[in-house]
Amino acid sequence: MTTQIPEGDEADRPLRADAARNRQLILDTAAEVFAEHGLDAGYDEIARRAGIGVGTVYRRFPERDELVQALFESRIREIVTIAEEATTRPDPWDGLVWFLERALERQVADRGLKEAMVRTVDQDAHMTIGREQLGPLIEAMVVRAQADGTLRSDVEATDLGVSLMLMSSITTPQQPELWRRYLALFLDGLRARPDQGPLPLIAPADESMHAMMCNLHGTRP
Amino acid sequence: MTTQIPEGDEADRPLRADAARNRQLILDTAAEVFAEHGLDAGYDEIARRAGIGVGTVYRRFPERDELVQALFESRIREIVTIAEEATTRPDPWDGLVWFLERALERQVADRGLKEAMVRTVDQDAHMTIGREQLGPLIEAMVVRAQADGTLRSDVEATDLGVSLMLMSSITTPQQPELWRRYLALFLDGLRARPDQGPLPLIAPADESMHAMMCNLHGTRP
DNA sequence: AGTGAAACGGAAGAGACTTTCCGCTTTCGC
DNA sequence: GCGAAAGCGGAAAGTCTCTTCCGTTTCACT
Repeated sequence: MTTQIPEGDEADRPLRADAARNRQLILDTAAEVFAEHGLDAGYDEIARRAGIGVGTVYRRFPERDELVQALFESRIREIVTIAEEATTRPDPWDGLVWFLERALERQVADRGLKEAMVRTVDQDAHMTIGREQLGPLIEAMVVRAQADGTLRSDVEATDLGVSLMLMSSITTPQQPELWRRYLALFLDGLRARPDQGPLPLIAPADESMHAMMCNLHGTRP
Repeated sequence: MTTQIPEGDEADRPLRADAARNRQLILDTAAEVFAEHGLDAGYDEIARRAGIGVGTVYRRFPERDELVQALFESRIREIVTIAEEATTRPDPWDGLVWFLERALERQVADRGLKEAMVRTVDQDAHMTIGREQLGPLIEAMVVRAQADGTLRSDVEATDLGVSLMLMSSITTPQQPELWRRYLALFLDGLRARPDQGPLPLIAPADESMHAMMCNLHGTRP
């Protein structure tokens, strides 16, 4: 169907002042709640903290995905920007490490972002920015660092995706930055060395990644 | 699986024949269900598969912990035995790798075992075998491999615990053994090398480990 | 076989969440 | 200022699980 007629009715009509105010309030509160409890936090918790009724939240965001997208699209785009900058840094290895650290700092601080990043890998999510833009950029980092001879040659882009997911789980209230310790260890393993043998098995394909995310978190789809 | 009919605590009264038969049926079925769905699988799923009523399961194991303990004590003890053997292998580094591989093979195949191992770290769980026996054995492996000069000197026993937990999540239906790839990378990072600087941050203490397990899995306590 | 206690099954109850619905309130164009 | 329509709150209905309870069945002992 290729109708020229715009969706008119629904799309153009601006929100009433109170509705617009509440929409923003919901976004702000949801950001906070999702950061703490993840993307599956109950709407009632958001409503309670925002001091409004649950119905209001459901009316504005009938599909949870709309809320998630509204909140995290820009955050993920921010990570894409970091990745872009990483690929242009003078030293390829430093660029790669710099990217991982920046990305992890953000994911570790916000459980919602971490889960949104996972959905990025998800086949049919409409969080395509990540999948379509981040993938190639990481690939570029890998190629560059391998050409430079600092990254071991049998590492692939998905390996970095896996490590991001793993590291982002390593935080505790006592040691919020604990992930840095294991990132350091892991990076030492990624470094090209004269004596090292080939890695066992092939790097995971996208569908493997997806399955892995699912049992790493509780996310089912 | 051949578990006896110990009971005993309150009264020495032995179970009636049908009850004893069902107890064993529950254990066998629960082993299967837990392996698939983890320790939080519903009692009704166990009952359904065993072809008995839910009430029967609740009567025999009013506390889920009793069922978990009955099922996994011997499995964890098996891992302790592996650790013991690892500390006596001629080459310390090989011993350490051998232990990690054997332990992971078991944990990856059984989601219930993986979660039971996590509870091993848990402060007030009555799954003390792991905490009290496994810890010192891993410590011994670390000391031995460091004395040998193969394991980097700033690695600690808890670091291995963390790596076990991380790796045990890396499986997919497509590549069930994918963990081996990342274990290889991680091990390369653990190896002592002349050029390496010190690791950032200190290794996690037991309470940190516990907190980490909790948000790695969905387990709350 | 007969009897009482133990055990069984599964329906009903309890709880925690999620989602909808509807009477009342607020906004906005006139 | 007024009225129609959009929006609001939160109680109620719907879902999903986990757990208990009780009438019926099975077992062990005489």
